[in-house]
Amino acid sequence: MSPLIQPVRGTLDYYPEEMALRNWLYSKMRQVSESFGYAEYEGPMLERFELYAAKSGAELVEKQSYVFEDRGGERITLRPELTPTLARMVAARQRQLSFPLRWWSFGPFWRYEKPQKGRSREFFQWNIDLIGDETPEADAELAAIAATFLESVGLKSSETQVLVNNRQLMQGELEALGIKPSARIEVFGLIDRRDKLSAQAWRARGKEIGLDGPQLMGIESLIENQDLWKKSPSLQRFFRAIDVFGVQDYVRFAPHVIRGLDYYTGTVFEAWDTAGEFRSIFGGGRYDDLVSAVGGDLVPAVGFAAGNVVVSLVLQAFGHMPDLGGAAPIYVTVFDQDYLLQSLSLAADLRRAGLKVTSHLSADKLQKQFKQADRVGARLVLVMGPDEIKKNEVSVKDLRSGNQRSYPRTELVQGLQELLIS
RNA sequence: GUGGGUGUAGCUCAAUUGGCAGAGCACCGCACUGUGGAUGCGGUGGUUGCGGGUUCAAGUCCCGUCACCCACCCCA
Repeated sequence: MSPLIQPVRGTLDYYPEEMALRNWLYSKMRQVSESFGYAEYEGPMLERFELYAAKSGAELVEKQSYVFEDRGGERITLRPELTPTLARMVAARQRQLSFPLRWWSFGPFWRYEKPQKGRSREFFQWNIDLIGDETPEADAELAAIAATFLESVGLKSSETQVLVNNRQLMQGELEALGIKPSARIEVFGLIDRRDKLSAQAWRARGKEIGLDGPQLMGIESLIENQDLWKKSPSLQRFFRAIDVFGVQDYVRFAPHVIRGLDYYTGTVFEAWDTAGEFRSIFGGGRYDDLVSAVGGDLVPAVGFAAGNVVVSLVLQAFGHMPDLGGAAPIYVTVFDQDYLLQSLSLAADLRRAGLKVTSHLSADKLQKQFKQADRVGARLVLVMGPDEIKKNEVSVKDLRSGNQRSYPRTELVQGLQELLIS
């Protein structure tokens, strides 16, 4: 045997169990997206390097992207995020699209990072955006979608929360502290790091980027001020809308949330588990300049992205993993070699009637066949032996209850359907 | 990219100061020739991640390498 070839570092294999979970999440994302009137789209997974140079964070472009030269000499990037692609697609058809656009997508992304729990180099992300509406109610709709998704996968508001802030509010407050707008990116970075550094290390970092003592104190009191949102007319409207959307339990103001990406211009939000044990589940916000940055007219936009890996970890941690029976519920045994073709034919008939059926393919001992049926998660096992053939019947055993009875062939499909819904 | 931890059967893990590589679960078979889960008995399964070094002797010590995990960085 030759040695196993290693998978590419940071990639994940989706065995059927994991694939079932990924598809389940995809179906929940679809359900929630569509319930708010969003349409699915997809972009290419390869983009020109320059697309990201326009607006993504420097770290993301320079250090975390897979970049290579194709055979024609173009610099190509494996997409590390979707938003620039979305901005490009919108800019390219700006005159023929009718705004606002409500679009969503789920697909693979790549970032060349050091893999850790909840962070792989190849990952899947749900992206959902509302383009062409600048109102706080649009921001609230996206936060409500995030909250509705958390609820729909079984996460409670005591377990996960959508934390919201507004960069314009924060920038105004920083200016009031005498902090220059040019220091904004670095100061936002400092705020973003409040929970990660010790108080001393945090202040030292603040001094490094040129803040004085009173300014640091001012920032500290800002990010502890849970009522700060009341100073922002935009956030006032936002939270009024959140209330009427009925998701107020899931959404709250959090002045320390600021986000790392540079292109956010207004409202920003993240979803976290309340204990703060995991990474953020989603992140997003308003990005009013992005479409113009890739060559379109100025269009306001708001959206967020959620990775599949962290959501899965959080679901597992809170015991909300769905029960995803992957296999067919019906298993047709082969009594002996003489009945093989009749058994296969029986299974084919049942499939034509719309049932999901696994055929055993050889005349193993019935004991073994039942055992396999049980192991693959089948509910009903069908046996067609000499006794049944004589009476033109099929025996059906329900593995859950252990009950068994025979059905005439003509009544079998209906009998199975009834058993399956019981 | 920086710092640290771990790597033994398919899975979870043992193995004393360096001294014969083991257990549970899983799998296969039998008890059980028309019926799964339970029980009993038996069995398969390993180049101890990979490569080198020290030693009479290495799972154990040393060096390198790969992978995973943790903390930074950054973020989904």
